[in-house]
This record gives sequence, C-alpha cells and structure tokens, in this order.
Amino acid sequence: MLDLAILGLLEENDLHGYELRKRLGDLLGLRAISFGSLYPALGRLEKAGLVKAVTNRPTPAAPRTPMSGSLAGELAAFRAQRRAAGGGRGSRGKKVYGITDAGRTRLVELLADPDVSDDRAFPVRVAFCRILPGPRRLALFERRRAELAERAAQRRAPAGGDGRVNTYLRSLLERDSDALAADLAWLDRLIAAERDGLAAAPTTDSQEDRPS
Amino acid sequence: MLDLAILGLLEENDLHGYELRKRLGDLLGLRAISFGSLYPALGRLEKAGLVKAVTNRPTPAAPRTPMSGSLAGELAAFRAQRRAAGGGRGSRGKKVYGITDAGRTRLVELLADPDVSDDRAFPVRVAFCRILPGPRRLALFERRRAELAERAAQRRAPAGGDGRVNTYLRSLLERDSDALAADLAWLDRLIAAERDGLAAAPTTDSQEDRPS
DNA sequence: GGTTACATGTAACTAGTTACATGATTAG
DNA sequence: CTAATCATGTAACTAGTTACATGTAACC
Repeated sequence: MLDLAILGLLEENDLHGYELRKRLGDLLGLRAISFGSLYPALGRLEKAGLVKAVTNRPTPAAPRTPMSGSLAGELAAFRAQRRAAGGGRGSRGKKVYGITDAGRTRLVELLADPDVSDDRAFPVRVAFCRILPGPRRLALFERRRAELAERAAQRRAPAGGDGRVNTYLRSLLERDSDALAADLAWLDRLIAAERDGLAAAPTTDSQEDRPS
Repeated sequence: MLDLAILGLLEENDLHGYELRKRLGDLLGLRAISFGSLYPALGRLEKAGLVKAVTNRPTPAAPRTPMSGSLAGELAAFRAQRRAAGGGRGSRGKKVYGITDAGRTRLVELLADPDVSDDRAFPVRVAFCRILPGPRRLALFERRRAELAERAAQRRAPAGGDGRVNTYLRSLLERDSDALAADLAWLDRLIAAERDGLAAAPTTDSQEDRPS
C-alpha cells in the first residue's frame, strides 16, 4: 500500500521523503506514516528502478522564503546543490525522487489489481485512479462495490443463534452496517458519475479536470 | 488487539480456537483472523497465565446434534473427553480455553488504556466495555471523541496550498469527513446514553442487560 | 550561539499474513 | 471408505512500528 501511495504521489510531483510523508497524511487518510517505513520503501523502489533520485531542485512546494532577497539563503542553497550533485554518496542533503517509466507501469498495475478486499489500500487507489483508462476505473469501482455488498450480505445472516448481544455490541454492529451502507452509497455515486462520463466521451482515457 | 478480542470473548464463554475465530468474524468486524495468528496468540496468552485450557466439555455453543438420541454420538464425545483429559500433551482433540483471574485483570487494563488512537482496536473495546465500571466506560468514549474531533480539526486546516485536488481525490476527502462525522455522532449517542445511565443508577457498576 | 524544524537513515521489534503439515469427526 | 468439515499447529514472510543516531537550515 505504501508503494502505491508513493508512486501515486510521485506521478504528480517530484518529492523528497519528508514532504512525501506530509502529503501521505494530508491527502490520503494515512495517519503519519513513520519515516522508519517510508525511507526503506523509497530505497526499495529505487533499487527496483521504479523511482530514481533526481538532482536537487528547489522543492516544487511553496518555498518558505519566497525569494526573500537574502543573499545568505541563496548561497546556502547553492552549497546544498553542490553537495548533493557532486558528492553523490555520503552527502546528507535532500534527496528528491521522481517516478520512472517502469514506476508508472507498476502504478497502473497496482491500481488495476483485481483484489479489492484491502480496506486500507482501496481509498489510495481511488485517490490516483484518474490515471487509469475510464473502463478500468469503472471496473475497479464495481469490483469494490461487489466486495462490500457481499460483506453486507454475510452480516445479515448472523448464522449462530444470537440474541445474547448486549447494548454496546448491538450499537457497534449497527454502526458497522451504517458505515457499510454509506460506503456502498458513495461507490454508487462514483459509478454513476463514471458511467455518465464514459457515455459523454467514450474515447477519452484519463485526464479529467483538464483546463478546457 | 487480538489479545483484547480473545480475552473479551473468553470472558463471556469458554471456547476453542476454531470457534473463537468464527465469533471474531461475526461479532467484531474482524475479517477472518487467520489461524496462523490466532493459535500462537492463544499459546502466548496461556504461557502468560491469562487464559488456561480447561478439559473438554461439549462446546457451550448450540451443539449440532441437539441430543439426537444417537448413542454413537454420545460415545464419540466420551472418547474425545477421555483422550483430551488423559493424554494431556500429544493428543489432538479440541482445546477449550477459559479466562483466568489474571486474564480478567488484563482485559480491564486493555479496555481502560488511555490510548484511543488505534482505529482497529477501539470497536473491539466498545464490544466488551460492559465489563468496565460506568465512569471508566464514559471516559473511554470521551477520550475517543476527543481523538476524532482533533482529526476532524486537522483536516479542516489543509495547510499547504491545495486546490490541485482532482475529482476523485475530492470525493475521497469528502467521504472521509462524512465517515468521521458519522463516527462522532455515534460516539455522542453512546456518551449521552452513558450519562443517562450513570445519572439513573450512579452506584451500579457493570451488568447492563441483566434480567428482570 | 542555541533552539527548533527540516531531513535521512538504521535496528530491533510487533502484529499480523500465507502456505504448509497434520489429524479427528461426521455424513453420505 | 471417502470426502468435507472441523481442529490445531509451525515456518517463512510482509508491512508496518518505535527508538535511536545523525546531520542541515532557519530563526531570533
């Protein structure tokens, strides 16, 4: 799931680990992924050729000093650049990663994976599903819908003679099925919107939200 | 979290692993915990003295043969009992576990733990919170409410200049905050009910849902 | 010049998974 | 007697965590 999230974010922007973590938290619901898993994951992805370290540019995210005129600041930035570009190994500057072609391929693979049972991964897949071609995206939503519908069905058949559920357990069970219903409704909205979009422009692949 | 769920279920009923797993799925939302984690967990808990294997009785859960009059069945049950009771180690019959006093203490400890940030564990704690004394239960709900309220607040302050969120990401973010709102409302209902209960009978500790 | 926030990394651990191996009980 | 289901367990692996170690840049 981390791999998916990292590749998805890097597909939009070159980023370094620290910034990546912030976005993981802000954009996706991923409650503060720890550096202890993030950096090793980046290393793994780099070794696999799915991402690669690009030499330092000023972070694309809003710089804290908006060209503050400070000469010292500019100088420091220059030194940092030298260190990172020249030394290669050993230097401890920011390491900005970008996605590779192989990474993009892998990302599509992860997004289109038929297994939609992972509750943590699914929202992340939705977050980046814009890069999937329309029909694949629709299929993803529909598979997930089927999965949730099955869960709801199994829940309605509680099997073993129940009745000995206390107030709290009952409340919990109700909350669960409410949440499930809300999720199904959400998916239905996504699916309906997708069908509309597909009917309107059946050849258009990705790139919703383009400038007009 | 598994420990909590196991202790909670055993506090209600003596059970063997296989049956335990079923209930984990049916009662709590835990999607089919694997045996590969369940059995080691039971072993760990037994070694720690929190549960202990009780010699076999016919499972308390509805027996498949409701006193079917079958002599063969009775005989088989008898043989199973002999095997389990006599052989001890080495025999491969059902192993029915019960909770110990230490286990009950540990269960209360886990339920009252001040850390309510674990999203998987919290529902399980609610499922068994009836064994907590009223005020502790209320405190549990209130801490959780505060935790979720804080998450909602952080979400409303999206920090970095956004705006470049596409349709899917926006839909996802909205779903998240809807789910959060629903959960807060659920907690508010639990808290209100708890306050009522506490006001009505401030001395009564646990045991909601008792007869009469 | 010292504190705070930014930034990267490693090591040991935790909590689960899948795949495998085995045996007992029940139903047709 | 044989297949399905019940039942227990182990080993290797996965995906994350916390705690630690270190260094850089910015702020006042």
